[in-house]
Amino acid sequence: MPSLPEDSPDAAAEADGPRRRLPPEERREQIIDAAVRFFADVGLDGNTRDLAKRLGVTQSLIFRYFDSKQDLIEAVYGRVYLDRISPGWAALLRDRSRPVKERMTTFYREYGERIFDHDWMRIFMFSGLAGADLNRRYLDHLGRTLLLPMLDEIEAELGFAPSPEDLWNLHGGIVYIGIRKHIYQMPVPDDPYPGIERAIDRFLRV
Amino acid sequence: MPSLPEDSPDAAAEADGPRRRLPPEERREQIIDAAVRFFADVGLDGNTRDLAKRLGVTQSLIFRYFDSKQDLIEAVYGRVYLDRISPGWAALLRDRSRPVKERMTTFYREYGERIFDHDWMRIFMFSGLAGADLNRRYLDHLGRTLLLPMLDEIEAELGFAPSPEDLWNLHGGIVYIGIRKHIYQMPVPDDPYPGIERAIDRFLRV
DNA sequence: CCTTTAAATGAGCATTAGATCATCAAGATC
DNA sequence: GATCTTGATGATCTAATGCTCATTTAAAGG
Repeated sequence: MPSLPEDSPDAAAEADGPRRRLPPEERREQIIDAAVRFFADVGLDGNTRDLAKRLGVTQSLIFRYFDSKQDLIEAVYGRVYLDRISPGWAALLRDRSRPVKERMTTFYREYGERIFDHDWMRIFMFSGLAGADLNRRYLDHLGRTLLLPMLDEIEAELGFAPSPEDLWNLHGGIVYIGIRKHIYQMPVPDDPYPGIERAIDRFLRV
Repeated sequence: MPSLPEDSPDAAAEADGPRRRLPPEERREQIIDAAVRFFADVGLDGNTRDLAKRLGVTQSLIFRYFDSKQDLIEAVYGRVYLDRISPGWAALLRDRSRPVKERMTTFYREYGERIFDHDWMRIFMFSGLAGADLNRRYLDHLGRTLLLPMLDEIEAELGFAPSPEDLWNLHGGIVYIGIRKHIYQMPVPDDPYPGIERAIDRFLRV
């Protein structure tokens, strides 16, 4: 499939024809989308002029929609953290009609599909390094609503109880795949899920 | 033990008495030391004026010892990456007079002592996010000189061969302890080694 | 087609940050 | 104690960056 004609000159910025007026809500969303991508690439210190260039608008326009850069970053956090944890997972993990191993495998497959994502991984890391307590709140929530239940279910079905720390170890080993790929840009398997299943297997083996 | 009298006024900057002349080599080292700490705290975008303030010297002095900020960062990388991997570990892991499990436990105890470190963890992450290929080179080296031998040894002694990906999973679970602590500032056990041993245990169980 | 409104622009202000350099003075040498 | 070397300072230059605002103009309403 040949590249479309109109993106020939300078792929980065959208074709900068005459100035386009968008409904405020739409423009705002567009800016946030671009900002997520942009800050994920260059870090939260990335400057607003470069972001504007990517968007194909002027830098001052950004400040029409956000009071300050910090305000924009807050919106980026909102977008990126939004719905990262599916409300169905807690129920899935407690569904005793299925073996725990299967539940955990399903969970980590779905979880992986949400977090093995360039923008998420990097913004999560940037915001963690910046000291944002969103990270702590997120991981706290994850621990309370997903890992602790997992613990209970393992004990109920398999008769042994790993420590929370053990579960964090399993979890960390899985998340580390995304870190290697998106933070360190190391090669990782195209399909990480067989490896993840083996890790869960080892974890549940008595 | 009561605090010493001379650090009373403003603990951050060293007592700024009259200007002190240091031998160049000593001053250079002092700047690198402070820079490691400083950049680990605030990120590689931290500015040289704040760094100078911490050191208790003028900003321009930094540029007497380093051609550019990038040059200083390079020196910081050098300091931080230097000797992070002990040359003895490859031999330790291949020492067939001891059980692999014991070798791996010893290795990860010593490795943990070197990498569960605030400055290392954070600078490694900052440089990874910045795209420095030091991270890739470091992890490549780690994989080739330590993880692959581990694989061989496990196969030789226990008769089964995990995939490299499985070993990265073990490794990641361990490293994640440091990430939780130093990047996300989450609580982790004071003594992580029992948990690490259990992880190695699970990994080697047939 | 004309009017109106508000989305978008572009010039520019205030600060900050990397880098430079003439000048000062600590401390070694004689 | 006078001299000299060079480590350290402070003022400053330039470019970059967050943010503002008067002006322009796309597009909706009549």
